[in-house]
Amino acid sequence: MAGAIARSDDVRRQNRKLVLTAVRRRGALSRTDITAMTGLSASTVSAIVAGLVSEGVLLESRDSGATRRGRPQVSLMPNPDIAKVGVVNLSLNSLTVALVDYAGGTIAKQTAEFPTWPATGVGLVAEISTMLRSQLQSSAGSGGRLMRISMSVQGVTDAAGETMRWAPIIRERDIGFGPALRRGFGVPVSLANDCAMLAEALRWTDPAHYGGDFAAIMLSYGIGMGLYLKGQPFSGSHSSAAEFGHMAHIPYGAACRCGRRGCIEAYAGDYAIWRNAMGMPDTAPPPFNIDANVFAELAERAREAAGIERAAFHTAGRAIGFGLNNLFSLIDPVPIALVGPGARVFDLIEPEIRNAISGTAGWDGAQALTIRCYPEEHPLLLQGCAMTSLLHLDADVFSGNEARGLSQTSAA
Amino acid sequence: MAGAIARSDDVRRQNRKLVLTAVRRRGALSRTDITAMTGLSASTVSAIVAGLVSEGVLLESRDSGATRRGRPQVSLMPNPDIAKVGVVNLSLNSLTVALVDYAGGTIAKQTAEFPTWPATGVGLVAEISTMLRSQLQSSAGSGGRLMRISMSVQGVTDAAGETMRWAPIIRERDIGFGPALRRGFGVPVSLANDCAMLAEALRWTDPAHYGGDFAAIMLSYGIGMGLYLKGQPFSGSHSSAAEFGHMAHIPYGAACRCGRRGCIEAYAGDYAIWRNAMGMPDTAPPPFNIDANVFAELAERAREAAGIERAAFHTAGRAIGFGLNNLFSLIDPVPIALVGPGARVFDLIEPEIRNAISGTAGWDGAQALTIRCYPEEHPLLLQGCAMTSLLHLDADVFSGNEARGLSQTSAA
DNA sequence: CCTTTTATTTCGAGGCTCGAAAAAAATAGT
DNA sequence: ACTATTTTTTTCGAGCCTCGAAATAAAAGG
Repeated sequence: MAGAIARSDDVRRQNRKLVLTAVRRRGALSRTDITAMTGLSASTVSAIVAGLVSEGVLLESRDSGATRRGRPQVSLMPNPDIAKVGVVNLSLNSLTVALVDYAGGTIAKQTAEFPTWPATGVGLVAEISTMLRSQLQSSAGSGGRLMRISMSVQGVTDAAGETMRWAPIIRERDIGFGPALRRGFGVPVSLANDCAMLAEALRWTDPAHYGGDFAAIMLSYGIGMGLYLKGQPFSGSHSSAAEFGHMAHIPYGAACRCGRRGCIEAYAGDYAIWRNAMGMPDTAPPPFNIDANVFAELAERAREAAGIERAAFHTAGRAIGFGLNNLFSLIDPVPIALVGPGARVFDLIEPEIRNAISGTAGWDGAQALTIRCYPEEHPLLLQGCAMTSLLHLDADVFSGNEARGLSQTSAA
Repeated sequence: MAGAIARSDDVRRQNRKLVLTAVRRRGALSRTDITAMTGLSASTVSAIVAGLVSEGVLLESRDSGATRRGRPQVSLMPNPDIAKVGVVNLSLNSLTVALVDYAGGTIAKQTAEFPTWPATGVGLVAEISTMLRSQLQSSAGSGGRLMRISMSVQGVTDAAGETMRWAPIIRERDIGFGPALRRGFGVPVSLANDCAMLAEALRWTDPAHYGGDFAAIMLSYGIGMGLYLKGQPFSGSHSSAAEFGHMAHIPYGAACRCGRRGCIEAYAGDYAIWRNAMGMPDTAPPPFNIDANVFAELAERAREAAGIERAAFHTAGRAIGFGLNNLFSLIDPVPIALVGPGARVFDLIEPEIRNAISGTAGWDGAQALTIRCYPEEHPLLLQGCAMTSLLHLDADVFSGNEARGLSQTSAA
């Protein structure tokens, strides 16, 4: 109930973690800088850094350009060659695999395009393995073994980060990507919902704006959400949860691709907007895939003149607005990041979003709602995956006992 | 970003906390028991307990009835006379103040009944102060100074637990109960939403069922919710949040007491059920207070025969069901506790609740939904307040430095 | 009264952080 | 060229804390 007992080395673990995350955040830091940033004493920093350097986790570099008086600072940075992490993203009809070094540099990156709907778990794992193995082959010289794989999917995963329970982009269900890749590569694998990775990336790149609670909402083939609450990524007890797109907007309303009815996605997903813009009944079975050009044309017509297209986008905005309203009822208003193709039509949906929220404002008045848009989701996805893996290595592997003795790289 | 640095005494603090919460959970424990429960070594337990006993936090009692062989165990228990906490609950037309000792025993309890709607913050603080002061007077002999006050209100509080921002039961807004009582009594005060305290009480009394994530929903004058997620009480970044009753059920729907429209409460609150049962339009301004007898009669008629009353309860059930559906979309399905008067009509609303959930079940199938009912909310509310205060004393006061030197009570 | 059994305390050993002092490594000045 | 100054980093002892082993305490059994 109350947690674990504390020992003397837990203190060291925690402080090592502090040092490592400080160095990662700033890229390169001297011992003096670390002392200032962490609040640890100079002697403690000295001891901790000495350990990390002798283990090969950190690299010293005396950047000669000494101009000030006094003993020059020695820069410390993550040693790129101490470890590699694999990054995998599975989106609609697109599989990306990348290899990243411990310093965060991209070693290799490849994307394969193919229809994902008929793909099988076995086939996908094989494809991922082939791609990742070839990347490992070509970069074999640089040292640093693969220590972790982080994969994100456009779908619902279990809370343990092992299996993908359901995804709108694949027919097959319950695909155990985690165990399969772990068996294949012999390293820990974490599987996550793609929007959770979006949130990770945003928080890492813009901590000033996304340092507190916030929500990253992806508007594309489906509608997903990644949440950060109280400094922690949010997930359910059994699944990745945070299924913003499948909250009920209209009870027993439009047919959703998830099989239920009245979901937000059934009004605001790209297929829903298309369905409404074509004047089809909203009980019509959702079409599978909306071509990007078709969708762009829809937006163009909506911008040009009032009509059924514009109404469709307004309907979408209203659904999202009411969804945010419900979300805010539960977790308080938070900054919103809108990511993906939907961010490109933000001008068309924003008015109704704000309308739905302020039009129903109650005791707390119309909250100032900040929304930022990020049309390109892919770079964020990959960065999110890479960062979670690297931060995990920092916090749980190189801070703890696991690292002791597995690196004979360098010794003073 | 990554948190605070760890020092040697943080270890001791953490382990003291472990010992204290173990003792509180079981009421009385020997050093050997503590060793077994916490996993600490016997020597560490000995050292920690020695400190706690000499500070007067724990009390030794050799319960003579030694029947086994060997040196008898010495029982340790919280010393009731080391501290007192004040407990305050403000509900519709009812103010309860109680005094609880450090062992959890109720020293005094008083309830005042008066119309809360026209009451003022100043008046309420005065009333609370008078009641609490008289209780402190009469129990002056027992030693142990007041160390904390925990107050719960049927309304929205700020995240800091200082002020009540809005409540359906009082006209006045932004009442700073926290600062006012702190000034008056010179002790820390925590103000919380009443449903959060319900959740605390349920978790404490039934950890087997409520040890994981769960939601406590109160159905009475309003509809509120207390959430536990990942072993932590949930609250928003700015307010107590978790406003289940004010999620939108029907966009632009029935008039809610909060000023908005279409809220769940506007269909499932007692006033909404009454409004529907009387055949009034749901845009009619919500009546203020539904008499318990009137409501009971409504339920009776609904049970007797199909008709407008029964339909009203069904509507309420559907609103709650869709609300749960939305909640579960965000946080995964969790066990539900239904508390308060609404729990007495659970038979009338349950079918539609389950219908709304299973009827819209999508990819994850109809989840087994467990709902337990607790018609009496008041005992739970007071217990929740008392426990949060006591646990806070355990975890943050008597574990840490604050306690050192302030008690000269007993010394071996 | 001695033995057995169980509970608790005592006593180094080994970690960890910290402040103060020492050492290291550069520039500035003469 | 050489010393003084300045800044960074390391070294060293003090003070906590936990732990295992051994010692002590306090009962029942025989």
